[in-house]
Amino acid sequence: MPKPAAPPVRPTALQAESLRRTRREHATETAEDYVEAIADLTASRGEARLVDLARRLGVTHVTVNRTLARLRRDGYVSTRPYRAIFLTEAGEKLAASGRRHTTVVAFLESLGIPAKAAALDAEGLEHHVGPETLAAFERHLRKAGK
Amino acid sequence: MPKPAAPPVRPTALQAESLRRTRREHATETAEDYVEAIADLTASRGEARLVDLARRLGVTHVTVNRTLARLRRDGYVSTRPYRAIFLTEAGEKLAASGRRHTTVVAFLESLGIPAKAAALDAEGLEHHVGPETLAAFERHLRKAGK
DNA sequence: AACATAATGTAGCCGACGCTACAAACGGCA
DNA sequence: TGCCGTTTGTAGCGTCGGCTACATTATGTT
Ligand SMILES: [Mn+2]
Ligand SMILES: [Mn+2]
Ligand SMILES: [Mn+2]
Ligand SMILES: [Mn+2]
Repeated sequence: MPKPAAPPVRPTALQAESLRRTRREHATETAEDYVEAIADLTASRGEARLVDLARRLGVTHVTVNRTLARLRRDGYVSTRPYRAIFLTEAGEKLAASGRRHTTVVAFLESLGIPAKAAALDAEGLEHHVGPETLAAFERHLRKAGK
Repeated sequence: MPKPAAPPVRPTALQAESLRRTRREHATETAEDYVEAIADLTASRGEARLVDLARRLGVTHVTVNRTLARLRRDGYVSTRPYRAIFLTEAGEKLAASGRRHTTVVAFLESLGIPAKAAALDAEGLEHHVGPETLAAFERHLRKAGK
């Protein structure tokens, strides 16, 4: 007998759009994690040094250096040789999106997920949470008593 | 006065581990999306052709071809020149992880997120949902009536 | 001041995953 | 059978983001 010719599970165009968006998000993901770490280090230690970043990000100091060059090129950080790293205006602004990170962690924990699993998952999830989803998470958190 | 020396917001080692895991997940992400698309196309159209994949994935046919070479190398698909693409055992198994995709979409929609936003976000989120989180999503879905 | 260690920089390598431009094979139809 | 549009293949390019190995600069201790 001939093929049943069922409709595709997901509309082609929408899936293509979704995947394109995901790839775009991955492109800015590194920048977000870096500025977040720099902001955190600056707040806690007074300055963000290369080695601290490497430790936090789980990469070598070489990778950090090359990535910082890209971040400098894109206007997120200002660096001088052998000095601490500072965020620019744009960098500060991008770092503020780290509030998303906090929200995601809190939301996962509110679902009964253990803290460690929540922390692990949040690091990847945060970059794919759109505005509607973020709003829904916050709504759920308010409803679930703080 | 000297620095307050507040503790870092997140423990260094845990953040490094989280980021490492996220990078690992990104490495398998492409493979997952491809085998999922191949399985879907095979089910709906009877066969998965290169051009269909390119359309679905939002990339050129060249990118698909190069990626398929990698998937073949890694044992997920079997291809012959100018023929349709088939999943291997391993490919089928990996495609089954597409159940995660469905769950994520359903979970997001159960939070009141509009279908389109849910579909867009899910494509990226799915790859960072660990077992505990997936279980929590399913739990929430059961609780929220089907 | 000298030295040793830590921090930072640089050269050069790799793989993944995008792309354009062009070439070859396939398939349907005049 | 021959032709033409579609599909598939390939050559060559670029960016990102990892790495090792080695060079240089800061820094702290004797
Ligand atoms: Mn992250
Ligand atoms: Mn991701
Ligand atoms: Mn998917
Ligand atoms: Mn996906």
